[in-house]
This record gives sequence, structure tokens and C-alpha cells, in this order.
Amino acid sequence: MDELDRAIIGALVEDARSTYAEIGGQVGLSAPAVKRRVDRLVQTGAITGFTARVEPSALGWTTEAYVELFCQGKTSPSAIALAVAGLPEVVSACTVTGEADALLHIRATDVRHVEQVIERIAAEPFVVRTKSAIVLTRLITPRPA
Amino acid sequence: MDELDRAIIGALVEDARSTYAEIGGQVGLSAPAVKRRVDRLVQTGAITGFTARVEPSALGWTTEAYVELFCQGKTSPSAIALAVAGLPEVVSACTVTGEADALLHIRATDVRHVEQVIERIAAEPFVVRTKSAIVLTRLITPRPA
DNA sequence: AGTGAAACCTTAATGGC
DNA sequence: GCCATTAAGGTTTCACT
Repeated sequence: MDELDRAIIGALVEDARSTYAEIGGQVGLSAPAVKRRVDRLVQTGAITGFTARVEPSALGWTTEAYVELFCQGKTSPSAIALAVAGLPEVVSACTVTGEADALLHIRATDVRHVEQVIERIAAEPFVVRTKSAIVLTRLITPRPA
Repeated sequence: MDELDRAIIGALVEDARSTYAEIGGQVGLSAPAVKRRVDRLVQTGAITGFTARVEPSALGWTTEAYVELFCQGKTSPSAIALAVAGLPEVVSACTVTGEADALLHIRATDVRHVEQVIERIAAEPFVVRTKSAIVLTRLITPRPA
């Protein structure tokens, strides 16, 4: 993992459909050399895949929210993971330090939809209470890496 | 934007390097038909690009945090955007309802690094105080769409 | 309008240097 | 890591529904 690898990753994050020759031109390598490095980066797990960047509003997901979860003391992270894994609206979830035990990122069609998802999560027996913040305006769009 | 478009987008989110023929096999269309729809989806902005999914830890970004920003009453969203746009550690930022004015998602090399970034943000004149939560374990990895 | 099939052209993938 | 060859996928055009 050297400076060239980071440059190649940067190019792929910018546009995953770039040809190996194009990337090679940017970083100063030939196409086969780039391919070997990309294969190695995928093999070692530095690159976990290639995905399309989608405009959520185009699919009708116009509302997003962040929800803090306050759980019972004995609640395990895996229990929380299990509870939210089935909900497609939960885009991201993690346990955190501080007052809250977990923080969820939710994408939904509208505020009413957000409310429904929160209700379903709050129905979990280990959830003591939730505290949510609806996103007003996005300043920086979430970017990979 | 019909059910076929959504299926194609789903396939591309799964793997942006799928061939048009492979996607066609999944959704029941020929390769050229898939390409035409993909081109249209890119043209209309439903698909904003293709990117590599990167494992942050492979690049040394092992620590992430969420930071709530409490600002002065007269602070505009654009002022916050301007202040954080220059920081590469800020992966995502948005204004939210509730007590806090904005919520930032930060990726850094370690806890000390997170602290430095927060200090820089707190130094902005419009920032009254910050409240941060360090991520302990990630339950659901942020996914596009 | 949108699709399916075929021709053409570009790019990916391999082996050798 | 670079160069050349072979195979595969992308791109365009045309006929059809």
C-alpha cells in the first residue's frame, strides 16, 4: 500500500468505470500494471466493491433523519444490529460513546415514514427511548473512503 | 422511472462492474436495452456516478465520530458548509432539527486526530459548543441509495 | 417509444519480455 | 513494470413490435 495505490483508489472512487489505461495515465503506470494493483487491492480487502452513486430523491427518498437509541444496560451491540438489520430504511448504524448507546441514519420517503420506522425501532423491548433529528439541508453529501 | 429502472439501479448498486448482459439477465432485458436505460438514468441524474467501495481501515482511517454543532442564532447553513468543506475528515454534514444546529460525520486516523478536527471546528467564531460521540462498533456499514 | 439482433470498435485479460 | 496478442464486452445501427 503505497502512494500509487492511494492514487489508484482515489481515481476509482472518483469514477469506478474509468478504464485501466485512463487510470494509468493519471498515476503514471501502464494499464496491466494498474489492473494487477486493483486486483491486489480487491484481494486484500482495501477495495470492497464497486457501486453506483444514486440520487435518493430520484427514487422518492426525500427525507432523512438521525436517531439516537437509548437502551437497557444489558443490551449487546449484536442485539441492536439484529433489530435494525431488517429495516431497509436504516442506512447506517453504530454504537457510540456518550449518553446514547447507538446512532442510526434513516432514509425514508417523508416525515410520516420516518416516524413509522422510529415507532418500529422503539417497539424493541431493549429500547428505553429514542431521540431523533430530521435533516433539514445537506451540506456535504456522504462520500466513500 | 419504472420497476425495471429500479431493478437496474439495484443491480448497479450491488456491483457497478456488472456487464449490461448480466444485468439484462437479472431484469429480463437485452444488453443494449439495459445500456439505454442506464444512460438515461445517468442523464436525468438518478445515477450520479460510479464509485469504488473502500475499506477505510485499509487506508489508516480507523476512527470515526459524529459531532453535533451548536451555533449562534444568526448562523446560516452556508456558513457552516463553508467552514467544514475544507476539512477532508468531514465525510458528511447537514443541518438538523432539535437542539443541535448541525451534525457532522468525521473520519480520522485515531482519537487524537478526531480531537484535532473538533478543535479546528470549535475555533470557528459561530460555534458556541460541540458535542461528540466516538463510534465504538459499526453495526451497518453506510450503503448508497 | 422501446426493444432485440448483429456489426463494429474499444477495452480487458493473458502470456512473454 | 511494459509490450503484444487474443478474447470479451461496449457501442452503434437497423429492423421489428
